[in-house]
Amino acid sequence: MDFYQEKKPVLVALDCIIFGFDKKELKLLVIKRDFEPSKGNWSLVGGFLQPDEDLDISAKNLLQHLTGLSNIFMEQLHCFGNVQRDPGERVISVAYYALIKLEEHDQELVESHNGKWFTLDEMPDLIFDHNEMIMKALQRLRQKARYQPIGFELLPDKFTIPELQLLYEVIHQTNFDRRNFSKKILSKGILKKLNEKQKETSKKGAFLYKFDKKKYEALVVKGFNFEL
Amino acid sequence: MDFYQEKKPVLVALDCIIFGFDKKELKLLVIKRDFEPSKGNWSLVGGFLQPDEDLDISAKNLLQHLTGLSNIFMEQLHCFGNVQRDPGERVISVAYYALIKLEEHDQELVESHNGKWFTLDEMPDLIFDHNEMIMKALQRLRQKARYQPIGFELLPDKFTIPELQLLYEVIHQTNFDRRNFSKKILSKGILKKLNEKQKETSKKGAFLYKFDKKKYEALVVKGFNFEL
DNA sequence: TATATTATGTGTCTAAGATACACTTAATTT
DNA sequence: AAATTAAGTGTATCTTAGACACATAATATA
Repeated sequence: MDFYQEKKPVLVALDCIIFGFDKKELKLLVIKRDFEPSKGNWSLVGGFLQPDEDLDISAKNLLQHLTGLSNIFMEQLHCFGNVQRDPGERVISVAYYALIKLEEHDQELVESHNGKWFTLDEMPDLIFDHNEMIMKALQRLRQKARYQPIGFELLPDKFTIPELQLLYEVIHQTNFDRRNFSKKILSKGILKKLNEKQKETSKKGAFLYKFDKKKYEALVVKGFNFEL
Repeated sequence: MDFYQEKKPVLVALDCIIFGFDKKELKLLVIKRDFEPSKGNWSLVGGFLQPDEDLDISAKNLLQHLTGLSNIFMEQLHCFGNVQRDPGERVISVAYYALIKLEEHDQELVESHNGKWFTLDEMPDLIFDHNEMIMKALQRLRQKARYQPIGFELLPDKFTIPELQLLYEVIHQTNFDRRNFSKKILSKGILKKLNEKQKETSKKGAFLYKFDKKKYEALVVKGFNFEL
């Protein structure tokens, strides 16, 4: 059964770019690396592919291990494979990015792993090609947010239209007209209006909405394309 | 220097989905596999990552080896990593897709490697998860063609508007109105009209154009977005 | 108690772009 | 000389994006 006898295996790492939104800014989770090489430096959450684990499963496990979350939006980003990317030895890394709802994750667990959330501005230098990974993930997030309703993955289950708008403004680094934004997003017919109001941010309070995933998926089948 | 001593390396394969356009249909290049397992079955062009080669370089070399082409559009598609995807042993595969100009590639070289071009309809069953890879590459091509001028990678340097339209119709499996299509594509200002006519397909003949890459890139810098 | 303040919610007008559609032109075939 | 075929171009209409203004709910302030 040794079909590929003469081929040389290499180490396969997994790295994960984890996005969160704290109602004001986009944040990324990084950790202080606790093993050599580059021990003590900031790094993406990472690990190694186990020979008996599917790649995607391995990535999910990695994330669950750090945040306590399962069932989150997670997608493969890119496989980084330059020869010298890891000074330790030849390691290629398959990077994933995840969008999580900040209020649902296990803060203590994160802290116990020396994890910390940074905004892009505050982000320290990371090891190896991890800065590059973040840049690529950001591009992907921006691109993807334009034609798929992934913004909701970063918000609580219940959110207001102004909150949603702010998120998209932060992602795309721009400003939208309030009236046009709500008109557009509501016209898609993929939001369920609730009878509750969120009163934390304004005197008047804003109505809460939920993303109607089933309705969205039904529309997609009919050829609907989300586009912001 | 043995930092990752306890980690287990795995084999990393490379597979390439190669698209071509023969003035009528979209085609894909596959080969008859000449080694076990699954020897004699149809497969994507593939190989193994060499420990001393960058991943991207390795993929380019693979393609050049088979088609004789360098300097072609090639992008990483996805890393496929299910445990049982290769019955031989644990092998993860980084898939790339390439868009090539059919008339420029080395036909004899391809044939000497048992390569053959198939349309999607005629495509035989491929080994392992290669069918899945093709499906994913197709999705990517369709998605990408919508907002980036990659169609030109599949056409000769000189092409006519009707040819370009047909290509996009084939990619998107739809029909466009001739007048609206040419109006739209010409309005982008990224095509150079030549003083020659292509007379093979019609009595009247159609003017030849070239994709003006420099102009396109200059426009991109100014915030221009190609969108079909 | 009345008024000011602040963010939310909604309606309209305009301009630009997408789409539908018809005639002319160049060159070959009959 | 007439018919055929694909190419090239113009216009009218409809939809959508974008700019913009006023009304509303609830608290804060005078």
